[in-house]
Amino acid sequence: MAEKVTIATVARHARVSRQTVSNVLNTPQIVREETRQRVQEAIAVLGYRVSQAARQMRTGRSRLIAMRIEPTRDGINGSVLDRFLHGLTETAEAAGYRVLLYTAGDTEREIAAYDDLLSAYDLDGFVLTGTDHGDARTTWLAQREVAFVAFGRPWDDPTAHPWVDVDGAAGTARATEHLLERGHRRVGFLGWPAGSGVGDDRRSGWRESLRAAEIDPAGLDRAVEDGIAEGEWSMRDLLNSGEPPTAVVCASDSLALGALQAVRAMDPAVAVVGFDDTPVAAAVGLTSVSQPLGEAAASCVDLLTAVLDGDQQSPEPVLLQPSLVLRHTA
Amino acid sequence: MAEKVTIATVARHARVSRQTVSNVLNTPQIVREETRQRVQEAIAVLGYRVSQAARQMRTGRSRLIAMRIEPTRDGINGSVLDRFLHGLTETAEAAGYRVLLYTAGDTEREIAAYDDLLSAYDLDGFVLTGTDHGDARTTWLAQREVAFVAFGRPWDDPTAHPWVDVDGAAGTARATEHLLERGHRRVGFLGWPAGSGVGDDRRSGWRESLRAAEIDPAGLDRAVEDGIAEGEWSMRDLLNSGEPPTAVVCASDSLALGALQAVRAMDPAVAVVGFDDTPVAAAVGLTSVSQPLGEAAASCVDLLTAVLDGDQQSPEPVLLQPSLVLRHTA
DNA sequence: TCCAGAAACTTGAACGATCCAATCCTGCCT
DNA sequence: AGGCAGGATTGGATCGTTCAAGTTTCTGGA
Repeated sequence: MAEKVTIATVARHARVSRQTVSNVLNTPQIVREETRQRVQEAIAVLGYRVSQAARQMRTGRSRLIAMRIEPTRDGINGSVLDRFLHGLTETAEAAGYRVLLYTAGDTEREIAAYDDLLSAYDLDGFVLTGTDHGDARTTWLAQREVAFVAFGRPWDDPTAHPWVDVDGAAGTARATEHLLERGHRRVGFLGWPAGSGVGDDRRSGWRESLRAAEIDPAGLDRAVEDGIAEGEWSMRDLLNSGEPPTAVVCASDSLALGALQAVRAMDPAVAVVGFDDTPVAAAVGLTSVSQPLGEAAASCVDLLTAVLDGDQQSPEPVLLQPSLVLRHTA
Repeated sequence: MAEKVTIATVARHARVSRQTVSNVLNTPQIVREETRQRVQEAIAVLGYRVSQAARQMRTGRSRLIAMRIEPTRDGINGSVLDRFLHGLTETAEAAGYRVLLYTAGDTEREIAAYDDLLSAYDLDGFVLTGTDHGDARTTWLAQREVAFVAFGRPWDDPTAHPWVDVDGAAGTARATEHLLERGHRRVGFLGWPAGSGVGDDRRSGWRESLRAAEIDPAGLDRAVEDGIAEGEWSMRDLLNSGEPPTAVVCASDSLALGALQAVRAMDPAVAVVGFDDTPVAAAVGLTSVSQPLGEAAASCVDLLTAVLDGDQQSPEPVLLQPSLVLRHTA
């Protein structure tokens, strides 16, 4: 077994000092071309890799970013974050960063996890997902001047921190307009109770589209917790109401799936559109609003590296447009 | 902002030396109880966390394990590894390890990634997924004496390295027996082409169960690549054959989903069982074989920590039993 | 030819924890 | 009372890198 290759080994091999090797790696422009090449060659020949631990100790930076992974819940909505994670890992790798995972039961423990990750692993930055009104996490991180990007808007103040998000209102608007174009007039909406940023945003897209078409949205929507069962019974309720809708836009694929079951049992002509374009939607032929998750992840890496490289303290937020994937149900 | 808390800060605060603090952390049994408490208190008061970078530099261990994350493919089968990853992160955290992600296009690049992760981040161990015959990765890792566990058997030699797996044959056997008990005789099988360890294993469970019931499996199975479309046309083919099956066991939920479409179009009475119990199966009411993924992940962490702590070079492999989740389709 | 000034390169110190070897206690025995 | 064994504690060296400051080499102009 060959002994460990350090910067000193490379230096000896290329007949220069440690610092010159370090310069070749970090500030190549100040090294003479000829020397640079000799060092690069030695690095290649010896198979040298910079020790992150040693570098980290001196610079305090680890080239590691962290993302929280949620306990396996639903399985339907969970897939959204999983797909985002895949994209994040790939893009981060291309930018020279690795992704470290952590779990946390609640916000308090999540903050404890930050503390741990920062002091033990010298984490460079965090990618938060699913921000909400008055998010304690962002406040904590901002106070300590820790770099982070949120996938999800700061609903209270758009300039609070760097963020990337998908325009949910535009998504439901697109879905609603599509249904209006198909001749539907009474387009319903199945969403979550008021108070969540994401939920309110998605509902507003539907509401405004109806208003623009001079249709009164009153009585056409329901607010329930997320879930297939909830989707089913609230859709049944909607279909049993005085003026039942002929189509419905849902805030999630779970709700849409439930709605679909109600529709199949009561009135198969009613159109259904879901949100998130999960694998389940693809499998059952559900028309759904698709978020550009890969792009969102890439933008997150972009913003985070911008902050980390000190280019800018608060880079421009990114708001991406979703698209409507047409299948059988609408 | 308070200055950084190091082991020296703690030592000063507890009026002991750095070494004593280190002993409290690493070999508490050699420190007098009273002293130990004083040090622990100082650690708590100051909010001290050991710097992994510094520790790693001296000891060469990082308390980091890595798992590969695949590019987003199917969405149906991808969810299996995602669920496994969730479990892995949680259990690893409980054992004091963190999970680092990496991607790799092919086996060659995966090995390059090992090299990089090992020398740059001093990774402690790897969790491999989806092993196959003559896996180049396991050979490479074993040669360099890198700790690793595979989620998936080494199909050539069961003692080649530590592994955790789910008994696929037992899963398909259970599904087949269930169908036989329900009165089915001609139970078909939709699987992958011969040559993959997992695929052959799952097929064998079905075949042996039929043989045990003195039914000739000949002509009752098909071998196709994984996918919904493939499942559909091969099921159609099976239903059009001389003696069509009255029930079918599939090697994956994708195949089962395709089969279900064929069945609905041609003969709704035919029962279908999938494999993996993905969210899609749950959503469409597909009976499916469920792998205990959380348990599998926990076992992986157990085996890996056993190797890392030097307890044993090659701990006993773990073979877990899947269960059948009954829904509408069978 | 000589020297200023820039460019290129080298040397010493530091990051924070752990390991090693040496020293200090404490209690106990002679 | 003195000596000694044993465990608890201490200081110094070390891991591999980067920063800060120092030294050499090169370049060009008077």
